[in-house]
Amino acid sequence: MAHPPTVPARKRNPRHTRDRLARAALELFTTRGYHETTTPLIATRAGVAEGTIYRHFASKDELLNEVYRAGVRLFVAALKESDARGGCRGRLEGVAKRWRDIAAREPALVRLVFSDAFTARVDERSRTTLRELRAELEKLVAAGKAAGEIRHGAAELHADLWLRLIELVLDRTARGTWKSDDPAIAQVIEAAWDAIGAPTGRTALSPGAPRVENAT
Amino acid sequence: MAHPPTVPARKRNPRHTRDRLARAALELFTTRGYHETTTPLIATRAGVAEGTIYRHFASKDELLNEVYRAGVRLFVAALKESDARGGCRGRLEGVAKRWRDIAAREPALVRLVFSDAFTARVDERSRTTLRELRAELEKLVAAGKAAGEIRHGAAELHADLWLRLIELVLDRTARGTWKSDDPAIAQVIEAAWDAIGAPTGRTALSPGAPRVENAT
Amino acid sequence: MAHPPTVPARKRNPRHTRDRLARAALELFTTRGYHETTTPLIATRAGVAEGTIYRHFASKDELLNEVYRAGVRLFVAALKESDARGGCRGRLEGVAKRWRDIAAREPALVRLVFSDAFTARVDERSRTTLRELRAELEKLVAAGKAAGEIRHGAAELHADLWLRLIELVLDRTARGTWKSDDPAIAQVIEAAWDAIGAPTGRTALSPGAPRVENAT
Amino acid sequence: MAHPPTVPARKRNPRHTRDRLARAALELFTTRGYHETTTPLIATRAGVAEGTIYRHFASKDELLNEVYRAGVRLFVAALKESDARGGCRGRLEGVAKRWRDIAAREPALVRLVFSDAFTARVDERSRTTLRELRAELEKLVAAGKAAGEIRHGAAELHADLWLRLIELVLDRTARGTWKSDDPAIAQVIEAAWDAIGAPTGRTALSPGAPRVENAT
DNA sequence: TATGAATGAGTTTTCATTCAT
DNA sequence: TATGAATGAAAACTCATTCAT
Repeated sequence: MAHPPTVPARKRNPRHTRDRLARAALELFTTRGYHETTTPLIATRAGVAEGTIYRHFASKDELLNEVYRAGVRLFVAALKESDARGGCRGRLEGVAKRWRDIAAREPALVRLVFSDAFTARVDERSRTTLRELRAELEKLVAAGKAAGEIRHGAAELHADLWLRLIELVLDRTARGTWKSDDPAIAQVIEAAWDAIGAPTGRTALSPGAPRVENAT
Repeated sequence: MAHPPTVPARKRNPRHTRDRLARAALELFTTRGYHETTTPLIATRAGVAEGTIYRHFASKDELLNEVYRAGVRLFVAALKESDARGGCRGRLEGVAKRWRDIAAREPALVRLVFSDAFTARVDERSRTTLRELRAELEKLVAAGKAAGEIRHGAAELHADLWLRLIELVLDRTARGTWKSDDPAIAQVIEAAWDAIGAPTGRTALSPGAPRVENAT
Repeated sequence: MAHPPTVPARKRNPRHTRDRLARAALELFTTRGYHETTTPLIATRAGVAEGTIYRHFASKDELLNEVYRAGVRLFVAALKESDARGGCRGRLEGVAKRWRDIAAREPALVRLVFSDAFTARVDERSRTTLRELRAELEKLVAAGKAAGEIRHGAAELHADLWLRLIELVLDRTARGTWKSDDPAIAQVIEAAWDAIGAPTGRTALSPGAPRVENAT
Repeated sequence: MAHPPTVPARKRNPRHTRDRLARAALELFTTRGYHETTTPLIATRAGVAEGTIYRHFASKDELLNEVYRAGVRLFVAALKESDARGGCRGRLEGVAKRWRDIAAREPALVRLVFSDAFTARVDERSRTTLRELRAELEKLVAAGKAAGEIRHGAAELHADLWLRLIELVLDRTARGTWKSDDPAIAQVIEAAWDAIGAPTGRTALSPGAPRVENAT
């Protein structure tokens, strides 16, 4: 699935080779697992010789980490792009949708970045990069909390809860189970907010009103 | 030509040895991962010779699967014990607490049963056992939905959402981050309910009506 | 965690290495037996590392089979070369001599191809190749039978009988007990014919006459 | 095939246990090969525990050798029983028939005693026992030669030739391909004689006459 | 005498990594 | 920069043998 376009042959752009290797590795790691992905397999899928891997990556492990960090950075970037205007809820929703778009475009990335299997395998530097993702999200949630939009409790915890539910959206999108406009997506995004949002409108007797506009 | 053992037999223990092996394997698999857990390592931890593993388990893979299924069964049992009386919310809360107790007692089981890394590695039979867990949970949620306690949307989705958040409790408990009486636990359990409970049901006695308009 | 080779690559040789492995294996299999021939032993004899075996043969078993089939093919080729002119007796004698030459050149091949130990171990494909040898020989005998040179009875049986006696020639030649010109060879070849040739044909038209004096 | 009669249980006659082990081993060695026959397998087939093997035989290797020698002795006995009266031809024929009877009764013995695989595996003592078989046969042939019945050439060679052909009878009988009265048996016995007998009767113009009655 | 759990050396096989070309 | 044959440590697994019971 998703083999990069086959290039005629010979005298390849070196950058190109590196990319082909990274893509092949990403695809294989996330479908077969790290150990089940052998270096001969990566090389074959990338259309290069086994030894060529080591011209571009110090080791198989380093290859995983580079692909991993690149993946995390993509999600972080989407997170940072989040429009500073708008309430916490709106911003989170925006993030969720951007992420969902990434998941639709690069399903393998979701399996790589949001899988405990890889998070556990990855080196300290990669873990730091991942922590950045978490930190950025917590910042967003903390701001919402300061604004009274988030319920009481640690911002980190709320970030965790929200993330766990949004991961469901990413997973189903990556798997192709849910298309971009599947109503379940909005449902989960709403549920994620319900799990962390301040109970204002909900405790009152007029439950849904302010949120109707939010729907979709 | 042959290879007589340098050191002969040693102990005596029928079920004991098997248990030691299972425990050692569980611990190692969940802390180091499947491939990083070598058979010599398991044997050493269990205090037996490497070959002894194979008197009790057909293969390393089978060892994983047996430990895995035993773990799943424990969670399923706790789920089935759930008091049939009481509303869906109460029953889910009961399940969450029983699971948290298991997590406190056997932290490794959480890492084994609720980790995609192992769920992906495990054989068909084990997967069937896991499906039972999911089915049981969905049954509970579906009943709640029929009673109007759960918001609209597929029961499976709600089961998923709830489970994802409760997994956070299990994870933190297994890690020892949260003790049994940590207030965060109740907070997450509440958040999990907020993510799937019918909105009105929480404020009033009349459950779902006003939220119909919310749909999509 | 991984296991980088302590000592790196070494030589350069495409077909050469494969041949060395095949020869070493042939020699060892036929002198020590299949199980007594370990892969480290084969590698050492071939002057390569153990892992190198698996770059050229899928498994130890496959190595045996490839060597085996190559051996059988050599004997089949000699059989097919058999001059179509001349009576059955002459042709059989020609085959026996060609085979004896092979046995002199490659003694190990005799032990490999004409040994029930290997015939039993070998895979279906190899067995088919061996059946070709038998079929070819039977064809030759059947032709002789049609020409009235072979005594009554199934051609397959006669082929079997002849082969069993010729195997003695091959075995003694392979062992070095009999040199190429040892009179025993002609004696066995004659005996083999006597065991299957039509009784009258020998008294008639000269062929047998000079041999009368040979008696005792 | 041919499992010895199942004995109820408990407190077995020790001699009996030893026999059961020997029989199980014989059967397994000859059908699966030495290495493919594991000690647990032998024990299971004999209906005893693994350790029990070592109460009766020093090692697996010793077990093989004891079974082997017992087998050889059986054939030697049949050879020695050979009626001293009668010509060499008659005596050889008698031996062949006695052996054929053994082959019919104990097919596994043929595969054990007349297989190069086992002959190569067996220890020096067993080889000596086998040499006795050969020596006895050579004695018989040498006597025939002295009487002018056997053609010129070394008696050992003639013994070898005759044996090789008779092995075919034993093999086919052991396999069940030929029943005791199969005409092929007489045919092979005749062929075996033709391969070594002095060419007297055959050079004459009256080839088959006296031998017709021999046929069966 | 019989048992069978335990042993560990030894087996085949894998695979990330190197380096001469 | 690219190649791919070669490497060898380490993996999972086997099995003849021992000995406490």
